[in-house]
Amino acid sequence: MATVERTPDLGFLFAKAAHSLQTEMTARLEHIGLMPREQCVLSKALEGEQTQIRLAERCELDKTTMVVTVDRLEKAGLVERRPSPTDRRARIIAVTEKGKAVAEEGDALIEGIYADILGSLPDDERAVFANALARLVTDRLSNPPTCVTPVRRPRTS
Amino acid sequence: MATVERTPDLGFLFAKAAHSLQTEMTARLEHIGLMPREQCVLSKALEGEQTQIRLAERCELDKTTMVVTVDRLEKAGLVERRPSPTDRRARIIAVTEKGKAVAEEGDALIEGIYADILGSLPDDERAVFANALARLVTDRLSNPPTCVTPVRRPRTS
DNA sequence: TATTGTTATACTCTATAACTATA
DNA sequence: TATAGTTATAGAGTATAACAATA
Repeated sequence: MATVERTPDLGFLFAKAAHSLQTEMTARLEHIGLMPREQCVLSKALEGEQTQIRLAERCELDKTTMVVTVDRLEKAGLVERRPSPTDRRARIIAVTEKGKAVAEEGDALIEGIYADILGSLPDDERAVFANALARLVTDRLSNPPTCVTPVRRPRTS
Repeated sequence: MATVERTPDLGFLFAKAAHSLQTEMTARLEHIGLMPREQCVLSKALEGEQTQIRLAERCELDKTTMVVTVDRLEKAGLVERRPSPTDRRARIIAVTEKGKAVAEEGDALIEGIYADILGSLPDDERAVFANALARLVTDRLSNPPTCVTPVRRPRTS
């Protein structure tokens, strides 16, 4: 006897998944003294020396949020602000040796979580799920309609 | 030649999906004068008359959040607070005729969005994706570890 | 003593605006 | 005039505590 097919509550599922994952990442990153946003910035900064603005764009953060994030990273000795040789307004975010170590630790930690989550799915569903999720975000769920009271983004990503 | 398999950025994908969907729901519900949280409460209230506390539990809302939500719904004439016949502390949330109409409109609207989103996936991926997402939330992503600075939930769900 | 509903409040975080110094 | 970085502030919203009425 077939069960009644109900449309799954995507709003609830996405919200729950995002919140749980964010919580797990936050908890694990606490052990190495990073907040998820700092981990994101640090990791991106490691890929190549860039200005704050460039980093903010790549992390999809407001430039004012980037200021406080870099403040913290700098205070922790993980990055340095260096004057740009070509633009005296701009500052290059350079990752220190210590920052490099922490960033790599954080990257591995996050990758481990992702791998473990995907690993919890049956082998034959894993790739389909990952591809479908990526496609939804890229296609159907890109450019949502604007609303009068914009939905605030939760912290980090 | 096989492309390098990178672990997809689940944190980014879930956050983006949740935010985009929330934005889309907010935009569409604005047309019928509801916020997503109100729609959720109204819809659950329609399933049977319950106390505020019970409704709050089912919507996973704080009871103080429920107060302001019911305030708004009541002011809009969509629900009424009635004294519980069995517990003089409690109040039963009764949906009005107008509220019933709006709730059904909202339900249909949300269901339509979900169906459209799932419909954007290839036929052979749809069920796998929905099942995998539901399983992740139910299993691997339930009970995330607690962290020192708890991750705030964005509004609604 | 615990619970329902309410009110008040603290606190965090996002978003915006304004300012400086350069370009 | 526009942009990089900074600072300050407004505003929204969550979470918490405290209270009154009742169990």
